[in-house]
Formats: sequence, structure tokens, C-alpha cells
Amino acid sequence: MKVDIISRIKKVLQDEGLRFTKQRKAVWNELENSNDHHDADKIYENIKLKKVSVSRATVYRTLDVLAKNKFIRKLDVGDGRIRYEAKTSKDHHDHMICLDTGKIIEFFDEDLENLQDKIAKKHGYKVIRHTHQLFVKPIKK
Amino acid sequence: MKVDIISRIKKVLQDEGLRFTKQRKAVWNELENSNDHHDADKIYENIKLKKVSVSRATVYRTLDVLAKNKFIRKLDVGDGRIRYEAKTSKDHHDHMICLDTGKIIEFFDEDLENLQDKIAKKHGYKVIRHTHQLFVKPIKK
DNA sequence: GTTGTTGCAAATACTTTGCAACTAT
DNA sequence: ATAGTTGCAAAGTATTTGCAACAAC
Repeated sequence: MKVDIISRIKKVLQDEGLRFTKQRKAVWNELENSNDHHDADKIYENIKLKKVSVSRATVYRTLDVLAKNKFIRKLDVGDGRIRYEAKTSKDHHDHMICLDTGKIIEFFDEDLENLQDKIAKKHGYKVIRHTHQLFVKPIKK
Repeated sequence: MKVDIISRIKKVLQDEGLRFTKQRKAVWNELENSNDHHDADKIYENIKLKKVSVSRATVYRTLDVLAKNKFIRKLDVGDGRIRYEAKTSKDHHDHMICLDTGKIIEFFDEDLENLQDKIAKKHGYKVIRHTHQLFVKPIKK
């Protein structure tokens, strides 16, 4: 399966006249092989650790290319650093951020999605995209 | 009513050993008298226009003081600039941002709030706060 | 007079960009 | 050869901070 998505990316980029260089592949790998939501700098550091040559500029540019082509998703938690996540099979979801640990939990709720559409419609709009983040704390036993 | 909230602010700040200076009052006025959601720079510019002396530093510091004391709310739309809104009588609400015009519409939905709590609970968490933004487009007739 | 506040300019943090060297096709 | 890509360093943007002068109590 991993091979598949890599070739899909390669193809999509090539169709746009773009190349899937080792730097771009490295950025993608960081995102694909991690369940965490890293920021650009973390991704940069991780690639460096693997002795692949990159610059921050390239990381940012690559994240942009991947996001524009919908292979990754940006996550703005509101603390100044944008996190990224690979879009693999699992599709749309929102995030719950634990205020104690910083852990990011993904969730999806059909009713919630429908309710949003309903609310927007009531105001004469349709929802194009949304961000929904719950800042939470564990329920103590 | 306006007098009331101003004295409340004054009191709360004084209880903390802080002062409600003309700069701070000016910042508050900008927020209170506007239904729009301005960013720090806009607020700074508007105060300047009224020939009150301020600096950006003071605006930022004041916004911080007011936010910490819950008189205003920060709004992170994800475009790099943080917007602010006064908390007047109308309490919690979320935002709908029109992608065509940039207009920010406030909304509140009880069911939505409950649903969020339910979802968090299912994961063993309780919601402390949340951000929920719908990026929308008008339904064309 | 003590403590908080202001404004300036410099610093910060994250991200973007210009450009010359480089690389894939 | 041509067109895309990289890395560097510089620039950009929004915000924060150190500090000396100033204002409020």
C-alpha cells in the first residue's frame, strides 16, 4: 500500500511538471510514518537526523506542494506552529487537543457534520471546509 | 449599559493593581463599538485616527490584559492575524467565515454544544474550550 | 516616591522569497 | 538545453520584550 500512494504522488506531481525528489520523498515519509502531528521544524530535524540533505526552505515548499495536491492536511492549533498530517485512507476528521499532555486525538462524527451543514444553510451558506477543535482535559476517575 | 461594563473593567483591573489608562480605554472602545472582528493592527490604526497616542506594543499588551480578564475573546481564523471581539452580553458563539467576502458571522447552536461534550466524553475527556469555524460560501439562488 | 504604563526599537518565531548553483528530464 | 529544485541568506509578518522616560496612585 505504501508503494501505491508514493506512485500516486509521483504521478500527480509529474502531471503538473513537478518532480518527486528525495527531499520531497523524505518529507512525505516523515508524515506517513508518524501518527503524531509534527510541525515544519520537527520534520526538518527528523530528516536531518536521517542524514538526508534538506533545508527548512525545502521543507516548507514541499509541505506546500503536498498540501496543494491534497496529500497532506494543515492543522492550525492556534499556538503559532502549524502541524501537518498525511491523508492516508482514513479521511476527514477533527481534533481534540489534550491541554494536559498536548496529545492530539482524531475524531469524526457524522451527526456533527450534518449539523454544521444545517446551521450554515440556515444562514444562507454552504460549508466548504471547517476547523473544529476541542481543547480537553481527561475526566479523572 | 456602556458605563457599567467600563466600570467593571476598571474595577477588575484595579483589583489586580492594574490601571485603566486612556490607551486601554481606547482599545476597549474600538472593540466595543464595532461588530466587526478587527486585528491588532486595525485597532492600532483606528485609535491613531482618533488622535489618541498609542503604540502597537501597547495595543498588544492591552489586548492581552483584556483577554486574560475575559473581557474580550481572541479569534484565530488561521490566516496569521488574530482577530478580537468584545464579550458583551451575548455569550459564547462560534464563527462562520465567508470565503467570498471575508465576512464573519456568529452563530450558536445548543445541539452542537451538547454533541461536542458527548464526543469528548466518549474518549474520556471533558471539553474545556473549543474553536469551531465554518468556512462557507453563499448559496446562490 | 513607588509601582505600573508607555513608546521606541530591537528581538523573536515562524514562514516566505530571491537568486545562483544544481539536477532531472 | 530546458525547466524544475535546492540551499543559503535575506526579507517578511505578526507579535513580544527590554528599557528608559513617564504617569497614576
